[in-house]
Amino acid sequence: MELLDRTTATEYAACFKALADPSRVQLVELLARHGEPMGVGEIVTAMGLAQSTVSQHLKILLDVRFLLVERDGNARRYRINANCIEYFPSAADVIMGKPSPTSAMSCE
Amino acid sequence: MELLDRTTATEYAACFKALADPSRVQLVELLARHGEPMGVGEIVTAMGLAQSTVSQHLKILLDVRFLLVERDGNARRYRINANCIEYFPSAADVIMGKPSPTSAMSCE
DNA sequence: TGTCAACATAGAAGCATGTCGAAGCAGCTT
DNA sequence: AAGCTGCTTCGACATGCTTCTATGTTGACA
Repeated sequence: MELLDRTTATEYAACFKALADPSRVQLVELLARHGEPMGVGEIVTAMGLAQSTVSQHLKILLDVRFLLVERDGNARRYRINANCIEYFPSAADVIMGKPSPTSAMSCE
Repeated sequence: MELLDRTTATEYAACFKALADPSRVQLVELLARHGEPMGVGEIVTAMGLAQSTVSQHLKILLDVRFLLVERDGNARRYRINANCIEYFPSAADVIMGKPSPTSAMSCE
């Protein structure tokens, strides 16, 4: 019986790990419910964490493309990457051994 | 702007955390592709990890109900809990702020 | 140019996690 | 009863994660 190759497994794990912390779950849900992009300051006051901590979480979510950012002068606006969130179902499919290998994990 | 309450966020995070490790992703995918339940020994030889390590991962996946186990004499057969895997899409929905609060997270 | 505002990055403390070998605990089997 | 088999649990170690404070960096504005 063969295994899913380690590289692919690590990629998937990285995506799940991004949501494996309560603060990041709250952050993503906040951004989703808020609808429009938010600045870091807004998120900080909403979450009650230190600003550097929020920046750290944003970086993690950005690395797996769950979030997108755009610079507006000195400020930065973070928003949900809808494609990445919708990827979750297909990720579950792949882990379940179902086909749909295309476009899985490639959230742009 | 309010936040998703911490308890709920922690519950979701726990489920994602269960798949936040490459070995566990491989384990779940292996069990899914294999179809029928597997004993720990089989899984150990397939994965090339120490037996205690595999047991540890199985316990974690069992705690979040991604897997189910049945005793057959001295052996134990682990298998996928399809309900839990299919829960993933709805989890993503909740985080995205969509309705469907019912039955989310209650994988039996 | 100098200062402020908005973020990011670095460094550190404390806790959690992944992995292993060793030991413990059931059920069979003889 | 005694031993073997299949699996879990324990203790330990190294690594990684979350969070903080303190420091950098970058753009706007007087």
